[in-house]
Amino acid sequence: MSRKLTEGCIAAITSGQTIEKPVVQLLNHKKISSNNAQERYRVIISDGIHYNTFAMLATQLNEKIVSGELPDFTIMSLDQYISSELPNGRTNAVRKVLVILSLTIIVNGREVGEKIGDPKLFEEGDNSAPIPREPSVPQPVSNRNATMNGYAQPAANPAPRFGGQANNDAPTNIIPIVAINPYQNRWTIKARVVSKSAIRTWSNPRGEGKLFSMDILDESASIRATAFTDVCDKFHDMMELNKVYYISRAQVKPANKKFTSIPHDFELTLGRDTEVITCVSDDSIPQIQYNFTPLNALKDIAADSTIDVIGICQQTSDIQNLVARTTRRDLKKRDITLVDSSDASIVISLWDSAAEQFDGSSMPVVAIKGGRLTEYQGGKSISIGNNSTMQINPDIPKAHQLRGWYDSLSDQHQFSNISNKSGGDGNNKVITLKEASLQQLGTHDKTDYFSCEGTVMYVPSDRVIYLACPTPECNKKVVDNNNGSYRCEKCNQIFNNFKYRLILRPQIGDWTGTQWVNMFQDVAEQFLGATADDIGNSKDVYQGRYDEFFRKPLFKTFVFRIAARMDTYNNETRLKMTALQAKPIDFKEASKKLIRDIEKLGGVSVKRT
DNA sequence: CCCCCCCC
Repeated sequence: MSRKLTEGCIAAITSGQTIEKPVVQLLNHKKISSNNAQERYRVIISDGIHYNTFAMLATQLNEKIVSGELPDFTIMSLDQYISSELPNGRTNAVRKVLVILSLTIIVNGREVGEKIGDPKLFEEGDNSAPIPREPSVPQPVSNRNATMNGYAQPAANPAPRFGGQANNDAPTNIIPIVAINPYQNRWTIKARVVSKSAIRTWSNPRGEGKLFSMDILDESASIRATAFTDVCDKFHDMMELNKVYYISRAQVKPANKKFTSIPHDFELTLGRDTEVITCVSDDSIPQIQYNFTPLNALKDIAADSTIDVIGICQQTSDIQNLVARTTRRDLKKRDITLVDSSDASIVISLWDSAAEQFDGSSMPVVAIKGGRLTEYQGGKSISIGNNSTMQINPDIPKAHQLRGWYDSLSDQHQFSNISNKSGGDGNNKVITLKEASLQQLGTHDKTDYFSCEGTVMYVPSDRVIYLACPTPECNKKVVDNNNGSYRCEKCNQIFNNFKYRLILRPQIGDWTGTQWVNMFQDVAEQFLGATADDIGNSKDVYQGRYDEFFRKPLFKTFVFRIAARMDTYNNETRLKMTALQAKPIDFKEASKKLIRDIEKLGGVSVKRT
């Protein structure tokens, strides 16, 4: 590997020239600590002739220092950087800053092990530097503005790339968001809105008003932008999630890290003078960046974490009205249930306007960024607050993949509900039927899962087969028109055929009580050890063979995995339990457990035999 | 200039 540096590039860049990927050596780095600020690294770089003291790493490169990937003496090319002059407010002096946005390591510093050449401190007005020998195209720039290298310019903007006059139609002087600072005037950023809050009002001793805030990003960094009372409505109407805008003349102020996870030292306040122009050609600006966690992994993640998830909205509750306990504020809440291919389901709580606007009727893909993981009675769920973003059917590969997965799934597919303590997984906690009843499982407008151990008391042998819609994923009972045609209400279609499906409604019992449950095709087949064909399909109700099949499971001990939910049928609402699994278990083991359960109750003496 | 993020 060549250890040759681009001699003279520091002087050239500082004087405003654009040098393509200059090769420099890192001599030193230092963490800049300031209160409330994201950590940043100042670096000393050398081109072999000069070293400078005014280079900074963009925060996204911090990791290279932290991980030890970028030790001192490393030879690297600066693939993207921005050189700015920042007027110092107090002294009127001009301060130079070189922000390194991306770099490529050429030789690791541990291999180099020493300073190359004998570089001297670069000073303002030092013109002794030779013309760089690496190819470069010197470019005239305005002295007061930033120069950039390797930084994507707006495709729709053939206007002057750097400097130039302010012009509404062709925004100029585009700087990367990472370079935003309070000392620089006349900048424009080109940024995508990746999160947008609802309008919120506040009232405190210092006053009252309303505001909304957005997270916006370009390829260099993210930053938060807020609009207050007088311009709140205007910008809230104007700026749409996921669109790209040129933004200039916003106020820059220090970001309070207490309230945002965005790694930028500053944030923007949009005011009366702020100019926002919609950008049509926006391919260079990244989309919302998600870092999805599979739903089943959430049960092992600490409550209060901020997470991104994606799933199919399988269930949507009605809106609940409630009152916040501390603030007495009226709240509207809607719970939706997401499922994903990790075979888990989780409840997501939407609030107020998000709850009102949500339409889950088409079982859409829902992507959530910045959801807050909460824990309640041992289960995990996600709350969508003002700092969260929700996208419905986003046009991203993961969403299309999920859609395909879900649409080819059997409607008997089991998900473990991680929002419910007794959900967890296939080995979820076994409770008694009485406990299930005391916990009112299934009565809260969502599916509750639990397992219990018991025996089968009785299996009614009538209506064990029904005529189902022939559509592969629709198992709805069809209406027999008695003329060779069958109507499916769900598909709203008339067919000339149907398929037979098993449905059993056994009564199960344990030592605390009994319960009727439904068993559909797959579970029923497993349970009986027989198919609909074996039993004898008949369009006219079931005709017999009770002993052969239905006696088999009687009084054997099973572990039942059950979904309980409220169901309305013929205007009657009742608890409906569906057996999702009926697995025979060893009677002796079950008995021992039963004895332990009874002993736990206390006061009951059980004689062991 | 906000900075709460709720409930069972």
